[in-house]
Amino acid sequence: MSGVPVNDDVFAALANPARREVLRLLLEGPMAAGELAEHFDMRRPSLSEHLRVLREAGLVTEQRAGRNRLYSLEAAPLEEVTTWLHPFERFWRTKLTNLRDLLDEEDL
Amino acid sequence: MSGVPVNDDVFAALANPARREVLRLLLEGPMAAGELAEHFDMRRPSLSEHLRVLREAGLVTEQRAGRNRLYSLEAAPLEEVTTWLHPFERFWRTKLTNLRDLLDEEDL
DNA sequence: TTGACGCGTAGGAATTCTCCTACCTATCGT
DNA sequence: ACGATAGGTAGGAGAATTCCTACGCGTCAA
Repeated sequence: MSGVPVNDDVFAALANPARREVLRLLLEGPMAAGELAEHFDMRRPSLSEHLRVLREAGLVTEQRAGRNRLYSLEAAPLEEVTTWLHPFERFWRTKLTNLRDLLDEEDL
Repeated sequence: MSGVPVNDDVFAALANPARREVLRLLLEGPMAAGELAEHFDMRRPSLSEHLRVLREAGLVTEQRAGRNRLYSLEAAPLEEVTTWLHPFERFWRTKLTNLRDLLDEEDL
């Protein structure tokens, strides 16, 4: 139905602010589940569930290190979000109504 | 908590595939609610609800034309999604490990 | 004015989400 | 081996999501 293949799980994962914040925290580098949890006002099992959602969306990977579990960012699935977003870009830049936008459109 | 202000409603609106498809359809131009509905395998009240969600997220506007209601794309709120996505971009391009990515990073 | 049409709202059922409190497993230090 | 620590799973409550049917309101055409 849509032109670009999209993974529903990725968009669904981003719908929750806590999960978005996890991804932002992982921008700084891998982090243990417990350290991640310190940044949130929720119990650890709840965060653990969010981490599962992120894992199933392919947005993080888990790596066991002793009794810790290090989570790492896997940003690749986010690329399809920007791919999906791309056709809309010229619309929010329409306000500028510059020639470059029109040219970009033609190039597609 | 996060550096960039984000509108939860926009991410939540994009979580549903039907709503994403509505936005894609509106890329072609304004469309009446009924015509939009023809593209979906659901009853009109259900789509009407999706349109309400999109309206409240600021992603579409409604304009009455006789007994029709024309919906138009308002892409501007999507810009903050790409803004949010931007810090992740270099991570999915890391696989290329090219110099440009590193330079881009330094420039931020 | 009357009937058909376009489309939203009301209300409800089924499902999913998001949080919680237990609880279990595995690992580390002593 | 034993207690403490890290962190997942189980199960459940409450809220939100997503669909439905029924209905109401405004508009158009005759």
